[in-house]
Amino acid sequence: MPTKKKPQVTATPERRRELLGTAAEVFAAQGYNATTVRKIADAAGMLAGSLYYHFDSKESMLDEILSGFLTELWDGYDAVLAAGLGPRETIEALVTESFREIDRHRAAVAIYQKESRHLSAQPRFQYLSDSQQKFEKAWLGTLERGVAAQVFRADLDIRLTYRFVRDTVWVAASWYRPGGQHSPDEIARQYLSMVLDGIAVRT
Amino acid sequence: MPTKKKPQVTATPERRRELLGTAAEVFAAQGYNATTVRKIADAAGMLAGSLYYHFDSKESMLDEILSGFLTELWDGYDAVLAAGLGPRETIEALVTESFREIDRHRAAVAIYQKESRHLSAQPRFQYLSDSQQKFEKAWLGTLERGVAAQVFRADLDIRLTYRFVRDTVWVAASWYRPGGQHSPDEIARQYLSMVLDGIAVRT
DNA sequence: TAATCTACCAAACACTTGTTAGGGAAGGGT
DNA sequence: ACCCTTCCCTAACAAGTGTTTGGTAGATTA
Repeated sequence: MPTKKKPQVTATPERRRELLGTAAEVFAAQGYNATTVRKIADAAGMLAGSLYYHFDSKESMLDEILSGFLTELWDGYDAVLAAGLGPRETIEALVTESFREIDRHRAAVAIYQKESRHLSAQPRFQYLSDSQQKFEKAWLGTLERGVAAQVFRADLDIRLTYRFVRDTVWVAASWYRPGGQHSPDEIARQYLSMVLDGIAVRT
Repeated sequence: MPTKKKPQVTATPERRRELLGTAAEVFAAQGYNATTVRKIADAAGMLAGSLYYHFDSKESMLDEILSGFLTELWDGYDAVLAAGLGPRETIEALVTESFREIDRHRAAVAIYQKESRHLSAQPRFQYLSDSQQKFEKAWLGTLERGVAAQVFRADLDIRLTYRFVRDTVWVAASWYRPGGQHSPDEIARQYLSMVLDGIAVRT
């Protein structure tokens, strides 16, 4: 007989995902470090120790939330990048896809934004750095293609442009609430309109 | 003879500001909750308890950092708003002023962005909510004036535009490092160029 | 020289933290 | 009837938390 069972990997994943959902909400609302396992247990209607039947640490919950989100994100991104679109259409598709991910994983995105910087130093979360590097390569590469093809302005610092576009998209997770008056696609449309054409009236 | 002295208000403020500076750096790098008073003391080259000679709590350090930043920020903003500029010029001046504040208070800005949401619920930090409301009124009002004067596009959701402009400016604090190759004014110029005219080539 | 003040240290405090160990109720399978 | 699995509770643990108290070397003042 083995010394320990591992119900957290073999058991039915229904309850796990339910718990991960509430954990993600609390993490997003209070911040990871400010969130105690007792608060998560409260929100889930159980006691702190009971969480450890499903997960083996608080950190592994965070890990699972973030890696799950990134996996789904890259499913979408890779599909877009493999489609062989032009630079402008690629940017449009990436932005739209991003807002859809924010719609589906807004808690995870909020956590990612707040914590990823100092988490990526830890070896366990190195996939955050990897993802961010891949992310930068995809966006920066598309922008450079666009400048070369003369569909994007050449007079701007391209790295500044990259950060500009990236930030404008992802910070939306901090105020976005699913079920609002704007659908993700509508928000993407307006954001793209602003980023591409500006907010000033054309003269 | 009074029961207690309060050296933290009457003493020379030199050392206080020095300590607040290092505390702000640690807060910004690690997050407020993840930062222990012992880490701050380490960075300052002293022991944890010694901090309480200068400040009466960890929270009051945070308070002083944030309120100090907001005070200086509004000094700059009020001057701009009182200048009676047109909508576009007001936006330009506000953005430029913002990047200058980021340059001067990047640690405080980073802390503000990460923590202000859940801090503003606390009564002690209600001035964060007040400031944010004043902030929204100033920016939204200017944008509305611009739409009415036909210098800003009328086909965009104005609240979305507000969040767009606001976020694009302030998230810069998360990557900005003083002494980089771009001055605050140069970054402001490029940001304004993108926000106002877009990144697409005009056809 | 004596008194006071400044800025820190040393050591402890009460409390919260993540985590663990043992147990038990409910229910399905045989 | 029995066993086993699932899922949670009770109760505790050690480590780390913010904070307090009393003391003290060195400068400043009287």
